[in-house]
Amino acid sequence: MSTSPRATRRTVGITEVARHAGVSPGTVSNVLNRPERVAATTRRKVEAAIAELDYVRNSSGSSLRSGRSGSVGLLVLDVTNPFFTEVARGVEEEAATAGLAVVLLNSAEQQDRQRRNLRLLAEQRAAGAVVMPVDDDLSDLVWLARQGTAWVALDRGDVSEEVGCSVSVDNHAGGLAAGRHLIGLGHERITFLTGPFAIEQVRRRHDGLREACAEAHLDPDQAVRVIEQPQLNADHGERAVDAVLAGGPRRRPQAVFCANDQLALGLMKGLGRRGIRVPEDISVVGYDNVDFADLVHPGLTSVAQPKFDLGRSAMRLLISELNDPDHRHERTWFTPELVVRGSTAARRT
Amino acid sequence: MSTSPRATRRTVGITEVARHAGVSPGTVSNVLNRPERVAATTRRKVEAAIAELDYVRNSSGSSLRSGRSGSVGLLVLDVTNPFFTEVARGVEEEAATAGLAVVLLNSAEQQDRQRRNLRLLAEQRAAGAVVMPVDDDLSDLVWLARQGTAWVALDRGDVSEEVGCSVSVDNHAGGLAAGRHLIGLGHERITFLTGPFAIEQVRRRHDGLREACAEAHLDPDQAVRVIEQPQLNADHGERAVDAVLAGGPRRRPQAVFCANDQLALGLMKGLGRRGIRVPEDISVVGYDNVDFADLVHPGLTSVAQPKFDLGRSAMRLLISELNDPDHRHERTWFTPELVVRGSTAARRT
DNA sequence: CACTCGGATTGAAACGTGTCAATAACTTTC
DNA sequence: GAAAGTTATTGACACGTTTCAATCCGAGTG
Repeated sequence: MSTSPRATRRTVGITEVARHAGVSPGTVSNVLNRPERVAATTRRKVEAAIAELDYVRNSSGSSLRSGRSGSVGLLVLDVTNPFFTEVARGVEEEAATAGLAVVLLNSAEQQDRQRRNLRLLAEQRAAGAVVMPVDDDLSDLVWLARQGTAWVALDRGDVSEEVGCSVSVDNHAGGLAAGRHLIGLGHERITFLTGPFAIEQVRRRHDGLREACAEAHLDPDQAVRVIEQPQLNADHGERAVDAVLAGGPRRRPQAVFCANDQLALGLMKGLGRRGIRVPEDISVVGYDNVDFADLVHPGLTSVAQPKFDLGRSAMRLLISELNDPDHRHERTWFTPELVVRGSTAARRT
Repeated sequence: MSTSPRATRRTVGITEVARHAGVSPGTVSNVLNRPERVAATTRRKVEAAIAELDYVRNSSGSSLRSGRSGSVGLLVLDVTNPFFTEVARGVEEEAATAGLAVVLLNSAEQQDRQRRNLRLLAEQRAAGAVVMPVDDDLSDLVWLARQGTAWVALDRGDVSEEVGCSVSVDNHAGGLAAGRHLIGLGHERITFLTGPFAIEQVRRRHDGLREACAEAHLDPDQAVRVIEQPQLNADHGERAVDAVLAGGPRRRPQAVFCANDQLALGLMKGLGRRGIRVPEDISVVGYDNVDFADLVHPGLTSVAQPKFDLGRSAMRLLISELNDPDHRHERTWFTPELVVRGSTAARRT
């Protein structure tokens, strides 16, 4: 509603609103932050002035004064991975109920990018952060907490309550479930196709698989072969096909358990190219139960993680840490669930 | 390196650094922002003090004083859609070169969420924003510009240079390419499976398809049937299968052109359930060429958009607008490219 | 040697908000 | 109707930074 399109930049502040409404700046501030403390009639006057002047609050000013900003960071390992975006939705939804703005940051699985992003959060005096750490080194997070920014670690089980809150999924149980399923179908030569073992989640899933073998009186060293790829994406899944099939039809695995759906889907594509049928020739199991797992043909059997709830409860933990003055760090565990689809079948031979 | 773990919160500011280095606060500020203006020896002194005190800049203070913050917003329609996350990568990479921090916001295709997020950017005095608008109503963006936050519209062709910069892909050309491909394969009954026609991109793709018909001397009204779904996701693609197959084998379409890969993948799943084979019984074409298009079987023929470059050039435009004082709004066009895979084949009958 | 010039540094004044002790206005009580 | 109590409002200050005119210093010049 400005008169001239190129009017000089007027900078409407709390003081101008106050003048316009005939009250003091302090009252305007109260209307904005603790409306219950101000009488209804003056509140309406102030609100009218705000609307008329098209006042928009300057969050730099407020967070400078109060020492903390009203936004929280969400640092994910890979914005491209559907697993993380689903988690992000959970975080966002919960943050919205607390009136917190979420800034999404991407570490792309690189330590220096993680460090840069954490520093950014410190500079912005972010209220808190939900972080999926790239590796076991949590020293940067400890630093962040010392700067006054609280955090919750996501999907990393080995964070002790001494250091901070965490919410994670039981990766051992996931590996165990996948292993039991495959062994139950009669498979005795299983390949574990994975990313770097430096990733804790991957190690646990592997352990779970091996435990399933032991349960069934199979020697894990005999039954399980490991193929380690540098990254957990579809491209590396496809490239792994040679290694998976090495040894010819007699020694090739009857089933492949992939540490990740992307790997599994890539592998399935590679197998298709080779003319190997899934599940007739080889069963495939993925991990994460990404939406797309249901869209390929055959549907991908996968270990489902409660992605949305994961994000939501991480944010809840963070909010409680922000509000509760004598908060003790907590650890929340989720249990994964196997979703069986067409990519796994009973052993044929 | 603090002595006691629960030391009282010291708030190391620019002034304390100055005192420690034996210079004035102004000099410290210069070291941080225009290092070339300060002599090498004093600069080193200041840097030493910064390191020793573990000083971390308070961005609230600086953006309060300077009137603008050093971060830009990226407002996407759907964080869950791989298309947008790929765009986000391009934006991020380019922003990093300019030292800008990107905050990723999600409008979830809802107008009120878009509005809320734009308001947030105004409150934070963001330097700029890359925005994918939810609909044709750009008034909130005009408002944002009046608040001093520059923006670039992404993937919306009808933004005039009067209003702002934009970068988009020629959706008409995409529809045309898909149509030519299908008609070239001999298909004469084509269904256009789409989201709401309120979305401009969708209308253009439809126009392109019809033009392809006209080129081939087919009456578009005869050849093209439209099925409109409320959302562009896999779920609605799958649900559309009844409508697609309506009319029985004789009247059913020979090919389906989907406005979106998610729709296409959902549809393919639904067709599989019904025992309809792709491409033998029906050819399917998608749009966006999402990574997963290559992972399903058969591979999904799709119209590829230069996702990464789209994000990158939007950010470039924004940066030039921020730096160049007498900037004129620009419009950048990209041309999509058809990627042929296994989901399309010549007409059988 | 006096003078000028240019680069390096300083110091104080904002930027817009939240806080809090102090005051004002209003209500209740006896 | 005055005192005591309660609720609303005020006003000045501080948060940490950037900016800019003013000052300082040392080197070059006539």
